Amino acid sequence: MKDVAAEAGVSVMTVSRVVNGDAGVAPPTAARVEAAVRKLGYQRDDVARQLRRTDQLSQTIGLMVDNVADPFMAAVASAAEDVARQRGSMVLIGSSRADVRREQEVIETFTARRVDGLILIPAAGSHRFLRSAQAQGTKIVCVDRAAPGLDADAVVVDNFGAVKEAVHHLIAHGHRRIAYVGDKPEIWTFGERHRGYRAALEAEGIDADPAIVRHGLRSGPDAAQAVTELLSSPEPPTAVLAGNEVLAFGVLAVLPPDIAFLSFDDFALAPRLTPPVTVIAQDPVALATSAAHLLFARIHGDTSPPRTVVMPTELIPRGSGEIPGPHAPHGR
Amino acid sequence: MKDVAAEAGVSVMTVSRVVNGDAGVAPPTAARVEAAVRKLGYQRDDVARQLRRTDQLSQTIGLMVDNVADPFMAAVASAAEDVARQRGSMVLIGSSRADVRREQEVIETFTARRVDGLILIPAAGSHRFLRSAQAQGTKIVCVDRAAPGLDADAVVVDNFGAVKEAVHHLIAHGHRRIAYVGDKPEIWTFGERHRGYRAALEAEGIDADPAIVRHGLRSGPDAAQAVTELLSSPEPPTAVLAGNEVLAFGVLAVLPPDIAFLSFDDFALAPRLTPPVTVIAQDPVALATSAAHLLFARIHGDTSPPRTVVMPTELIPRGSGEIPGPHAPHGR
DNA sequence: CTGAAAGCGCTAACAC
DNA sequence: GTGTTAGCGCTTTCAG
Repeated sequence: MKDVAAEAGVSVMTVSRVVNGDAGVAPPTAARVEAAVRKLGYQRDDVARQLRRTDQLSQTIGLMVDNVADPFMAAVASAAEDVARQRGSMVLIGSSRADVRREQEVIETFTARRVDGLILIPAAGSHRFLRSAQAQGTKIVCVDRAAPGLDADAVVVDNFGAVKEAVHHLIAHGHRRIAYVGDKPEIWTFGERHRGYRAALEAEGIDADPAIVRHGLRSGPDAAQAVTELLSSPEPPTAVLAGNEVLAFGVLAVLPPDIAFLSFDDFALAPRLTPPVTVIAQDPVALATSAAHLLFARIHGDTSPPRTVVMPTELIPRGSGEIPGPHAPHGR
Repeated sequence: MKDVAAEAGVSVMTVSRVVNGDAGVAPPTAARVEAAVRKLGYQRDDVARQLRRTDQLSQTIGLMVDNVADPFMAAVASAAEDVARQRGSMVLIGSSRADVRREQEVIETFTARRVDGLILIPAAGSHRFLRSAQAQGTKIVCVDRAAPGLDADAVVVDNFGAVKEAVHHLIAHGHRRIAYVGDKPEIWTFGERHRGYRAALEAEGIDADPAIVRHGLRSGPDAAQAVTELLSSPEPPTAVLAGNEVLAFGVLAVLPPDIAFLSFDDFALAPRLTPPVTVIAQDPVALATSAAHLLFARIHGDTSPPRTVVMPTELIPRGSGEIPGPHAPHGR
C-alpha cells in the first residue's frame, strides 16, 4: 500500500479510500491510484483490514458438520455457502467426524480467527464449551440437530413425529417386527428418531424388541452388516427402518426384496430401485438456507430470544414401505 | 492480552510466550498466566498473529469446487479438509457453479485473506487471472481437471483412455449407436471424455452422429430430458454413456432397462439397480488426498517443476454395459 | 478533497 | 527468565 501511494504520489490514506471505493476522492487522483494498483498488482490485505476495522466483523462464518461427504451435509454446506456469498461472507469448513472433542478443537480455531458466526450440526456430547464463544460474541445456529444445554437457534425437522408416522405406516401394512437401524441415540436427531420408533410401537401395543434395534451405525457397511445379522437371527424382522441416507444405502446393499423398507432422507435413485423405496423426505437445502438467514440476522443485530424453526417432512410411499407384512389385513 | 498481563502481573510478552507454549518461562509464572487466561476467558487472536508473524503463513487454504453438493466434489472436499487438518490448516470453501467469473471473484476473496494455497476444480474458461495469485506466492493445485494455460500441479485421471475403453466395451457388446451425455466440453474433464468417445468410434470405423451427443448438461433433470428426447428420435441409441454421477442419476430416472448404459463414477447403489450399472470408477478421496499433499509440499518449499499426477480408473462391468446390442456376436 | 498520527493485537529482536 | 521497543498493513480520527 505504501508502494502504491508512492507510485501515485499520494498518501496511503488516499489509496485506502480508492481501494475501498470511498466517496470524496477527486476522479483524477483516483485514476492515478488505480493505475498504480494495476501496475504493482496490489491487492488489499483483508487480514490487516479486519484487525483495524471498528465493526470488528470478519465477514467469515464457520460451518461445522459431521462429514462433508455425507450427501445430506453436502447439501447443507452448499446451501449455507450460497447464502454466505450473497451476504458477502466466506465460509470456513470443518468436519467433526462425530467426535465432540474434534468439533471443539476445530471450533476453537474458528473463533481464534474471529468468525462472525457458526452454523453447526452438533455431534453427540456436551456443547457447554460453546458458551465462551457466545460470550465472545460469536453467533451460533444449529441445523438438523439441537444442541441440548445450548442457548442457540436451531433449524430442524420433527424427527419424532415423522418416524412415528412412518412406523405406524409399516404397522398398518401388517408389520410387527420392525428393525431400527440408526446412529448413536446421543446424537439429538437419532435420539428423536428412535423415540418416534418406540412411541409408535407402544401406541400400537407392540413390545419393542431390543434385539432388532441397532444403534451407533456410522457408515453403509456398518448398516449392511447389522442388517445381515438381523436377518439371520432366529426371529428376523419383516421390515427395516433406516435412520438416514447413508445407512439406507448400506441396508439396500443386502436387503432381500421381500422385506419392507423405509428410510429417512430421500435420494435420487429411490424410485428406480426394485421395489422403489418409500422414504421420509426432508429438504436439507431449505434447512440450511433458513439457518444461514437466521445466522446473518443475528450477526446483524437480531437479539430476540433463540428460536427453534421446525421444517416439514413428507412420507413418500413408493413401494418398499407398502410390502405387506404377516399381519396385513388381507393375509400375506 | 493486556488484561491478561495485568491480571497475572507480567508483560504481554510473557503472556504471548505462555499462550504459544514457548520455552523459557518459569513454571510459576506460566501458571499465573494460565490462571489469568482462564479467568478472563482469553483466546489468542490469530488474525493479529498472522499479521505479525514472519513466516507469513495464514495456515489457511482455499478449496474451490463447482458445487459442494455434487457427490464427487463433496468427497474431494472431505478428503482435502482431512489433510488440511492434519497439517494444521483451515479450509475456506467456495463454489463456482461452473462460472469462471464467479470462480475468480471467490478466489480473489481467498487471496485477499492471504491463503497459503488453493485446491481447485477449475471451471471452463481462462485461468490466466490466477497468475497474479501465483506471483503473490499462492500455491495452486488442480484436481479432477487441468486448467489449460496455467502452470500448476494437477491430479487427474486418464479420462480420455477410460472413456475410450468403455466405448470399445459397448461396441464389443454389439452397439453402434451410442449416445454421449455430458457437460460442456470446454470443461477439461468433459472435453477429454468426449474425445475418448470419438476416438473409440473412429477406431472402430463408426461414424459419429452428432444427433446423439448432448453437451452442456448440468443436472440430473437436464440429463433425463436429453435422454428422453434421444429415445423418442427416429433413430434412437441402443446404448447411453453418462459423463458423471449426477448425470447418471438423471439418465437412470428415465432409461428403459433394455438400453445399455455405462457411467463415469461409481456410486453406492449401482449394484442394486436393475440391471446393475456398469461404471468407470475413480477414487475422489485418493485424488484429493494426493492433491492436498502436493499443495502442502509446495507451501513448505517444494519448488520442483509442476507435475501432473494421473490416478487410475477401473471399468467395473455389472450388467447394464453388457446388454447386447443389435450387432452382438450371437445375435440380439 | 487530502494527509498525519495513532493504534488494532500480536510477535521479532533485542535488551536486561 | 522477563521486559521494552518497534512495527506487521490497514483504518480511524482529526487537522488542514
